[in-house]
Amino acid sequence: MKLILPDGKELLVEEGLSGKEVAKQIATSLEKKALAYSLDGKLYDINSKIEHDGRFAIITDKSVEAIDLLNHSTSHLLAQALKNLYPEVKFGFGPAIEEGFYYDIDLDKPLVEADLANIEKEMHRLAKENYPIIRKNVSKEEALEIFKDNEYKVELIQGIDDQISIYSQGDFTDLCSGPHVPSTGYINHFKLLSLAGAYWRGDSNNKMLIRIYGTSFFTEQDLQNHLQDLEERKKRDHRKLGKELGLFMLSDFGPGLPFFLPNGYTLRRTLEDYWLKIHKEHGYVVIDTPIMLSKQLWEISGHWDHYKEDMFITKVEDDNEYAIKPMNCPGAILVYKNDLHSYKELPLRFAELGHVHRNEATGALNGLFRVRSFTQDDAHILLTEDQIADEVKNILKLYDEIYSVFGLNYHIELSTRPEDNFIGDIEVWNKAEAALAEACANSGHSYKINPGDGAFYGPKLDFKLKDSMNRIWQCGTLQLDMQLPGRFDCSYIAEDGTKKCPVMIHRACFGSIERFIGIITENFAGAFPTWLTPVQINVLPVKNSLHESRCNELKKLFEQNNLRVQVDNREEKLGYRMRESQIKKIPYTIVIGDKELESTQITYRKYGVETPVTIELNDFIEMINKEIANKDLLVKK
RNA sequence: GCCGGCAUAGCUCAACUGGUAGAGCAACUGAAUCGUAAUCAGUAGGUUGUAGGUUCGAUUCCUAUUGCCGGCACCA
Repeated sequence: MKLILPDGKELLVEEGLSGKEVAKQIATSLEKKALAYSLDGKLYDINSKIEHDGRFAIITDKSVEAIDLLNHSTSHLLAQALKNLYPEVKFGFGPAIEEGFYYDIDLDKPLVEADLANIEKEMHRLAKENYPIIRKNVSKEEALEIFKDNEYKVELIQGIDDQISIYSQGDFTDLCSGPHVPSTGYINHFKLLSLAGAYWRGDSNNKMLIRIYGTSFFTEQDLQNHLQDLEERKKRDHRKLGKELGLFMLSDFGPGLPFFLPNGYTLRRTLEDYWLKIHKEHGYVVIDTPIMLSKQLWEISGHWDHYKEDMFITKVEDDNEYAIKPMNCPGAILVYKNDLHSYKELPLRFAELGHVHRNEATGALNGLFRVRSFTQDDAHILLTEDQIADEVKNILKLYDEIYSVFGLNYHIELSTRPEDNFIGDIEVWNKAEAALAEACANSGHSYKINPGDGAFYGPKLDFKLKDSMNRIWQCGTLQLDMQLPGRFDCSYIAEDGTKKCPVMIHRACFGSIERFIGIITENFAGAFPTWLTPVQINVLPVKNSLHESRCNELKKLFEQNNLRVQVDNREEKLGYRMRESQIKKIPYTIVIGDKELESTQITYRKYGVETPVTIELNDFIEMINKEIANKDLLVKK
């Protein structure tokens, strides 16, 4: 059996060997780490037991996931097709990304979505031709000659110090470090998804290129599953569910300024009540500071100089300008300064549900995810340098407790001291960073370090949550601030009687209540757990004239037990109201008819479950209260 | 802010290449009083986002503008 290797070499392999043996043989011949997959489309790691039809190929010398490699090769196929259809096209980057690939191209005429089908057609044609994908190492001079008509590739080549390699398939050649699948025939199950604009090299000063997104799989089944997932995600979109469930609205009169509707307000209030309770338990005191404060304050805090563009500023007749707060820190500091503090009081934890406004770029606005008016579940902790490590541990524990209630996965990113633009003592920075790193390592969550990405005033941790669209959103944050307390001349009386300046931790767990509601709406697909959902129990009288009064009695009883309940007494058929109850994803629907009138039992139907359950009324109340106390998820995920 | 797309009834959508709008759901009225995902009939509902322009005539074509969507940039 003859195999074509990624470097263009051919290798003869004995027939009838196991896939593992074949892969090993190829790997040995290349002296490289290897991953193998079969032409039947199944993926195999070299170390796994392999059932196969005898046709295997080595595909990578790097630790590259095979699916990423396929996507990368598909982006090359896309480029080849584009070159055929639009000979004047120039290429930028074309990498594999999570769940797919893209290619950035420079083309004078705009592409529209309808063109994608045609491009796909050409890609399929080229795939059928089964061009071998051949690697060649070239010198910088050779590379510059080959790509002399493409300023983007030339720019890239000039920045490469390592070995430069090119990959060719048919008459198409691209600058690429590889690796790739052996030939275009491997690429069969893909779809181009969307068009977008993207700046060359991600810099808004550069020209904007056309980005074509797509996705590629080894089997048609995998592709179809993925496309179905994309459909499913659209159904879970919080903007759609927010409308259907009556959670929030937006108005053209205030882009990015969300309105909370009755159901959304109940949900939000429940979330905030939980937040307040758990923070009080963790030693926080709660404050509330003004929504706008005078210009002078923002000058001291530095926002006037560094953040003015994003602030809403009031215009008044005299010089006394005010600004709507984009952050809560200065307010919290004023609260701290209102008293003289002893070291014995520290750490002092001021929590605040702070309603801030930021004039975000129009193009950034997105449902509840990115808004101009939002409430941060903020806290400002003033403490001594020695207390940082312990306090960070406490905060991580608190975050873990909160996130786990919502079944959310997250990872942590630690941003450390910038190279030169920073203030304070390097030793203090090192100590602070070590405290953060240690807390992360002990948290049991994966974390990565972004060297030099910290703010000039201190290192920080960001908590990145994944939404159902697999998009990453920063929710929680934990920032050390070794600057602001000094700017405001904060102090505490130390053990030795001297005045010292405390360190401050800014931190938020939800990040923004609005964004967090968006994320959990999608995460739960609108079926909120019973403790959180706007309406917990829906009571349906079979016949109003006979059963409505009993329903109202029950409503009163449930309300006395702090449950949120509604009676749907509309003159509609039971089936109609039951359907609506399910569409609104109400956890419990109770039907009251003749049978229930004389009984101490009720029959409920739980959301997502078809069979009704009959139970003693008291047991029902006990059950639902227990569920709420445990914050159980409504639907097992 | 940038690139591209979209905007029609409260909601979801339709209206061939220009001939001034139609359906389902919701709402309202009436009948039916019904036991776990849609009872039947009728009524009303629109300056087609906004402002200009081309045209005998614009939802349809053009320009501007606002908002939204997909991304990019931004998110100390």
